[in-house]
Amino acid sequence: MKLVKIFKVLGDETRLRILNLLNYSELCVCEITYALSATQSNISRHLGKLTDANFVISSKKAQWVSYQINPVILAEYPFLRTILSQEINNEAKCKEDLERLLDCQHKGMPCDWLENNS
Amino acid sequence: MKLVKIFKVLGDETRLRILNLLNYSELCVCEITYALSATQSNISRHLGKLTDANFVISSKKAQWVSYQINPVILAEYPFLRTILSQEINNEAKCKEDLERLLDCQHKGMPCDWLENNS
DNA sequence: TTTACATATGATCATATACTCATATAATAA
DNA sequence: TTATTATATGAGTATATGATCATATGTAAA
Repeated sequence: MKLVKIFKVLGDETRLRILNLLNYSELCVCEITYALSATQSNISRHLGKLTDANFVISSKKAQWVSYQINPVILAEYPFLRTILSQEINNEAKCKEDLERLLDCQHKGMPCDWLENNS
Repeated sequence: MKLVKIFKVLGDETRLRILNLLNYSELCVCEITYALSATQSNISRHLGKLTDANFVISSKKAQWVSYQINPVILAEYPFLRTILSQEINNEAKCKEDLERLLDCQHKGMPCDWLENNS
């Protein structure tokens, strides 16, 4: 069942946290890894699952891979918008992730190069 | 994270199918078991998980246990209404389950006694 | 009281899932 | 070309999850 697959993807804390960040802006793997204080390997695996499930799409830019939420799935399952824009904001961890993300974007990271050259 | 628990519960085919039936009406275990063509043990376990997660509430009536969707969780997570009333209807299996349920309610089951005596 | 039925649950097994380490691949920089 | 950085992935391990069988519990009917 299609719906079951959707919920299985959403039923993982790391993936929900990634989606929360991507709902804020398109990001490369290293930014997500930093914001979640996780290992690169772990984040990459979850991005793989999110990709398999069509939740995100990616594009390679120089040596970085940029991920964003797939607009197609939001169109197909409108309730996802509610979850990403409302429900998820009640989760303290997700707020903290966003703060860490802003923090690292403020301090500057190698991949910031993307912003000025894409 | 609270949201993760919600999605873990929803990320199982049997539980989604049960919720679909309960969204139609309050039901006892034997009706659900029949409509899903499952084992009594399996359905009981899933109802246990749905209860632990506050998705359903139950009340014992004679020798039967009647389950219904917990209105509290619908109030807390309004997007669940969308899922149960719209999204889930796209799943063929869920439609078939409802047909089997209507079928067994039409033919009559021991627990029909409930309808006339509650 | 005995029997039958409805439901729940302990124990077990098989499978799925998440995480980690080490390493492969690909792109850029020196 | 070599070194460095970003990302992906194979292999292994630990844990979680779902299904089943046998059985316990509780209620009603004979």
